[in-house]
Amino acid sequence: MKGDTKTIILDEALSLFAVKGYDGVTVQDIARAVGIKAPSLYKHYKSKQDIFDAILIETENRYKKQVLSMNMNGSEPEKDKDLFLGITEEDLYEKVKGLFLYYLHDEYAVKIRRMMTIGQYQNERLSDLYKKQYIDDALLYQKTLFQFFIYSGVFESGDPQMMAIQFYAPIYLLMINCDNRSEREKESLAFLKEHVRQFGQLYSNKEK
Amino acid sequence: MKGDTKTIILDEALSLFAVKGYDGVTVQDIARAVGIKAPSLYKHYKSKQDIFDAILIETENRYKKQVLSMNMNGSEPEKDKDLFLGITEEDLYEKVKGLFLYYLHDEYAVKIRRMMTIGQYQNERLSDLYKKQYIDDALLYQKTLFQFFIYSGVFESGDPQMMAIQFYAPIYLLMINCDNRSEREKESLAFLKEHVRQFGQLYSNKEK
DNA sequence: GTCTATAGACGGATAGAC
DNA sequence: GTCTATCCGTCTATAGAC
Repeated sequence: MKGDTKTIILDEALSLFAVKGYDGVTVQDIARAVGIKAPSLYKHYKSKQDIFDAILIETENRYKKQVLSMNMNGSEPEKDKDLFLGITEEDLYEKVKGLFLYYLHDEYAVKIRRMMTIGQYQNERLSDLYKKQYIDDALLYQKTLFQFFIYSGVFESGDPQMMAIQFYAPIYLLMINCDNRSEREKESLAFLKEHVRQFGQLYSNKEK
Repeated sequence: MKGDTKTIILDEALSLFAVKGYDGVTVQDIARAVGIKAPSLYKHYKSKQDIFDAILIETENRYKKQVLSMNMNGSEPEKDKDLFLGITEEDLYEKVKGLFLYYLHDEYAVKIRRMMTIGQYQNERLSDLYKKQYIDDALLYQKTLFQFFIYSGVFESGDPQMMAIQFYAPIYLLMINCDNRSEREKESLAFLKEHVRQFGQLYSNKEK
């Protein structure tokens, strides 16, 4: 049921906002992308701002669902612990690579990230959402995993928060590096692989 | 000679573009910030676009100068090698902290970074400049330093490109973390310090 | 629920007085 | 080099026919 005009408007508006920002997009631009005339938009949303707000609400709902499905609610990622416990270095890289490519290529994820990026200094909600998603929650998730790895003896002891920063930051930087520059992707994936390898070697418990 | 209207216009325009983006700022906004009426702007610049272009040219010139002054022209940072050669961990942290706080607090640097950030998907020049400054050149500089550290025996051998990524990425992430959220600064500086310490310990040559 | 027509505000930019 | 007055295009949004 995603083919209705009301949803198409949100999709096309997001595509435009993600490149040109709220002020750079006119309701006529949105209407043209949808294939209708501008006044027709107002049968679905009461204003341009209303379209923007609907995108934000949709984004927040999607993210909440994603967080719930990952059991990433600040407590423990019970499910994912099992996924990671007996993992090899190669498997870990494949997981990280999957997430990396998801954030670089998933249409919706890319557009939302770009819209948050370019609107963050105007709109506090965008700023908060970006930092929650790409910094706070990302670090919290990995910190919790590393805590568990240390507790379970897979990793040597260490500060799980520092480990999260040092593991995640290069992934984030390489993602920014490839954003809008897909020719960097191959090289970045090689760095990513080497990074995961080195991290595993550095912290894996050798006395096991 | 920075008090003339022509320069003030650029300063005020930059302040506005850095928050609201090109399309979010009107020539009246700029004029109001300068303290004149909008039509008077046109005695100094022939269009709004012309103001924006002048900011970009100024930015590019400043950056070129900075690169030259750092001898960061892709060859070797001859000057900085001496600065870093006999350095202690504490000194290295102070240097990194200085740069970190510069990029977070220097008025011009912050505004330019934000303008590049929010304009990057509309304007290829902004995108290129951002990635050159905050990714490519930053990594190149550190890679070159680490190469020299390895060559001179201060560091154990390793891949200097990987070392640059792993050293710089957490600094970059922590900076993004503190951007527009100064309450995170104290904590981030503590992470930064620990990061520099761990990095030094990991790579410093123990057989010296 | 789409359209045309249009209102009403505001945008960038120019003319011309001082 | 600043101002006021103003042009003209575009913008968001509404009215009303179909």
